[in-house]
Amino acid sequence: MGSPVGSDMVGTNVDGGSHLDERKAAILRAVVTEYIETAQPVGSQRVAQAPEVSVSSATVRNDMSTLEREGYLVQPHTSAGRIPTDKGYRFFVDSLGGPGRLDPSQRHRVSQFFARAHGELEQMLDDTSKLLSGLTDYAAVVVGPNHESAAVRSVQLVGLTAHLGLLVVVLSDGAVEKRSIELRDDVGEARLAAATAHLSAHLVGRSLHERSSSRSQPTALPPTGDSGTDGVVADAVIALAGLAADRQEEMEQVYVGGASRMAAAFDAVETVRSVLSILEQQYVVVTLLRDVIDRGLSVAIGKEHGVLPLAECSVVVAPYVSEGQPAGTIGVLGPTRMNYPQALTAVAVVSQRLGRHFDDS
Amino acid sequence: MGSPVGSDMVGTNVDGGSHLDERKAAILRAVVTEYIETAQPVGSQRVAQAPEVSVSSATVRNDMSTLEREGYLVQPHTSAGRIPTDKGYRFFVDSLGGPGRLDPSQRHRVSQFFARAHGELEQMLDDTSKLLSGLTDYAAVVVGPNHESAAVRSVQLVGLTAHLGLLVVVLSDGAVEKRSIELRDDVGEARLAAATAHLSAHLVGRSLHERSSSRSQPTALPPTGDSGTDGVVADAVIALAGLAADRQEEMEQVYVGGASRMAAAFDAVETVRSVLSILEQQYVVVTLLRDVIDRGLSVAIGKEHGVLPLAECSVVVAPYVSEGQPAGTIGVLGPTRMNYPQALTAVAVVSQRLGRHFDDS
DNA sequence: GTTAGCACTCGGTAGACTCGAGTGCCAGAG
DNA sequence: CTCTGGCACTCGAGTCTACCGAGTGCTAAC
Repeated sequence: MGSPVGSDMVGTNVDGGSHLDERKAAILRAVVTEYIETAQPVGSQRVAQAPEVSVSSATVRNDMSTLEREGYLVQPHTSAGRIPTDKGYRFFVDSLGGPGRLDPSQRHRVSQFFARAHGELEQMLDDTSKLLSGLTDYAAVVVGPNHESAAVRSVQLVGLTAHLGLLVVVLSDGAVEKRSIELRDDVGEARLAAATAHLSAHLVGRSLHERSSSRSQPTALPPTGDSGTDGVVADAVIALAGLAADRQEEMEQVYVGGASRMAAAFDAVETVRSVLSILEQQYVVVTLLRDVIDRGLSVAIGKEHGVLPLAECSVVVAPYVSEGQPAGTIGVLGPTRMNYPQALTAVAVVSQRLGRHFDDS
Repeated sequence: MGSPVGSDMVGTNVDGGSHLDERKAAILRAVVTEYIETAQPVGSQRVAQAPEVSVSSATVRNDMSTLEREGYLVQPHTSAGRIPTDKGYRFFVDSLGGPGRLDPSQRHRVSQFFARAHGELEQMLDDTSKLLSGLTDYAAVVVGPNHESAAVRSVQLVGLTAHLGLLVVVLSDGAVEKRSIELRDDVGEARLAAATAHLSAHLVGRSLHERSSSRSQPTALPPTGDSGTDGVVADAVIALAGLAADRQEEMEQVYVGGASRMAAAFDAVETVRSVLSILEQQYVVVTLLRDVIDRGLSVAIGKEHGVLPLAECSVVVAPYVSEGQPAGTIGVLGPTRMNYPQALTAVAVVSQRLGRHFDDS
């Protein structure tokens, strides 16, 4: 609540203009706050009435004019109030100390959620995205934990039909992966069992990853002495390699909750459509989140992230940490004029609780 | 293309008014067709120009007036053209003989899709929903196959940590279900193995369903002689029962594709929001589809289905059949003024191909 | 440096008017 | 009895004008 700029999170600074004196900063903050609430351009009079600004509207006008020249505000048209630019929001966000406290009822809601949390991983993550969306009233995304180092706990080949088998792998993080395999005519239950035993002997306890250094030519296992069994084993090893690769890419499953709330955030139906369409492209969403995290930000505002159709959106993200390591990411997607303080705290609280939840289970 | 009403698919007929003479039927069809295309109220002049109507606009006016009195059309306001009511659409849909042929490029697209279809069930179904959405430009839903009678092919207990185990069940339809189980201190690898063996001996080959007649008190297995093992087995049996129940409810996972396209279908942003919000509630969607199917319909128009927020939407559904039995459902959700002929054929073709795909694999 | 005062701008709203697509009805032709 | 051409009428949508008022920028005084 004191220093003008948090120097650790400086985003886009076109010029040296990020040094605002305290009064201008207060005025800017007031404009942003007001605009977030009303979605209407805010004028000097309104700002002058704000408790943290104790100067006349004329002075505010002068300062707002300066703020506009420096790129923090824009006027939709002459003789209208002013609206924050991305840069204005950025200053606002940076000047928030950090996530605040959740209000009691929401706090309770989160506690309830994690107390009752049940079911398997996927369900849990999906529900979490809905929780976060409900807390913020924006769309929420949750990226699943990527236990890269997960060890194989069990490998099993199961026959489904005469020509179709299923390779089932259980990993130490509780994930179960499967892959169907074509079986040749000469493979019966006996050979499946033999292959299962052979695979188990060589793979259990090791990381799925270390077996798949090269996908096209996975390391073969030593022969069993029975060529029919060896054939199945070889197929299984190939499937395993593919599985490992898929897991790397696709394991980063993203769960999107409350996408419909984006419709309430914009009034141009075309904007809604394009935003929703982006949210349907899991790959884009994951990339976006990773990008933001990689750049060390916790908020990406408007055009700061590269995704053009989301130019009118901001993203608030946080990694969640399980067993001391960053495991996945959660985030909130809303309009640029979103309620940043609330979103920041909601994301912070949920990410923390989520990590703890995984550690406890 | 000849008889006025397909008597097999009669929907809501308020009164005996479903007997339209051929000319009125042609006029009604023309109005619907035109309105589907332009989304504008259509006037008598336009209809009179349609090739299948060869009378003057005055005559058309008289007939349209009658059609309005009988509830097939409405005027948004005096001195505007007319718009079909739900009843009007119903007549139109019923008077279509049945699904037509897909245009060649779409046909090709479908073939490509199923030729390249790969990956596991979930991915496949999700992709199918995207395909169907792409074909029709509306939102598409796919409900997964419910192999109620699926037999257990493999049961396995795997230890994850000292106190956490995972029950993994492979079913004959290729589904893999899992459930975590708490382990007591005295359970080690040996007892897990023993329990796995015991469970396998009693459950493999049977249906998951037949073991779960009463969820609260599942049938216990005979004792093994070791009380520690018996404890684990009992826990596993309980987990199995829960799993079977969940599978009944939740197995009917629904995959929604192209929800964003609903935004293009309406221009009231509030409508979009409420429709999307419904689509996010899987349970409602599944119920809706089942309802429509159960009533023997393949199209539900506007208020015909009970879901109020979808009053401006229609649903086109078709079950898909695998191994001679209805396995699941696919459907398209669009605005009431959707392109029914196209949607009907797309749904018919995809459902057929999907069933065949499962049979082949 | 701050403030009060003032002329000016311009988006939004309301009312008047026009235009034209579309209707309903009637009288006459087939 | 059915169909059609003609005609008066309706009313939404678009255009134009006037006006209001929130908000600005500037200047002069404190």
